[in-house]
Amino acid sequence: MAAWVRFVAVLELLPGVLDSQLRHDSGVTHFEYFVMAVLAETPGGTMRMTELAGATNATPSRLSHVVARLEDRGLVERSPCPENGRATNARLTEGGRAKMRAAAPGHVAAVRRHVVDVLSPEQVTQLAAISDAILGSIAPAGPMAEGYRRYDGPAGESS
Amino acid sequence: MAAWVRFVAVLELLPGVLDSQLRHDSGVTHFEYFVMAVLAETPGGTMRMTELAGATNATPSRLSHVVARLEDRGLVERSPCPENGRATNARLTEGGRAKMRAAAPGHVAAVRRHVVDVLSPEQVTQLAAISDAILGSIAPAGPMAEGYRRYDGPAGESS
DNA sequence: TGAATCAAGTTGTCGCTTCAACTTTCGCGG
DNA sequence: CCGCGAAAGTTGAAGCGACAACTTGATTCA
Repeated sequence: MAAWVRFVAVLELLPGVLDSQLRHDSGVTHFEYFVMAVLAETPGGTMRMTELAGATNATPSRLSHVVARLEDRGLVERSPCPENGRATNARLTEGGRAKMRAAAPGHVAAVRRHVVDVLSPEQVTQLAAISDAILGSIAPAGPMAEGYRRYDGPAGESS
Repeated sequence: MAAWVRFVAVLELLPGVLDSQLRHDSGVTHFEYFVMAVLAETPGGTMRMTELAGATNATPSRLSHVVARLEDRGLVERSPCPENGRATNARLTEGGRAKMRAAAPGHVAAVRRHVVDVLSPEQVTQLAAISDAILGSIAPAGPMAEGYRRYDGPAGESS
């Protein structure tokens, strides 16, 4: 139970710290950074909106808003998907890639300093396993796939 | 590094799940619940605003807004501190206590279902240690004390 | 083929958090 | 005793995410 209180504190404080660092250093939020990071790792830097939403654990609405803002700043471009008229492709622009190159070192350093470096190697492994277990109970289809859903009632099991 | 991605997913998804459950079930946010829970655990259900902000890992501004909303709903009362004219005491009302009694079981169940029950006892212990280590690097004065601060530069160590 | 249904995104509105500015009060030095 | 700075909170404006409603394109099935 004491463990829970401390974990809640981490849930409350860590996102703010990461956001502050990226905002100050590079003028992007952590979520914007994450979206661009996912795009940067795909061949061509292109991905469907829904797929991107799944990969970033975001609702379609949130992703749409964020990508619209990134597009206004010239970091991402949207274009209708040729194969599927209702789908949209998001592509990282060269400016977005440059932004990532500029922001990555500082962000990685912050993550190391605040998380990785204060944990032992075993603790990092433990954290991965713990995260997987929790994700299994709140994102049944997995974090890196579609099928995400929010809380939908007190009975998590099939009824 | 894969551990980090999964942990980020937890940071992103878990707060939303907890918020949804409490909102649906009891009409309060997770942070509002936490504020009232801290108040409920103090003798008299009373605490200074600054102290409460420290205990809930919130900025004074955030706490002020939240307590104002709770006061509008009759769950908390504010009164000027007699000993210190610039301080304010927040007190949990009987209605707030009733709200807590109604909300607690569902919330505890959700925490169990999504976190505690999917982890082994050792993992819970590990999570506590990991949380402590991370908190040590982002909240130097400790989670349950004042002295919280936000990110303030790339060099966390003394220079 | 054509109507109903579903999928993919977008948009608007509302509530919450942050940031900066402000008010009031306490403590202290001259 | 008076003024100055720090402490404690509050307030207002701006930004971001959630929710619901909506638009448009694909599917299915009779």
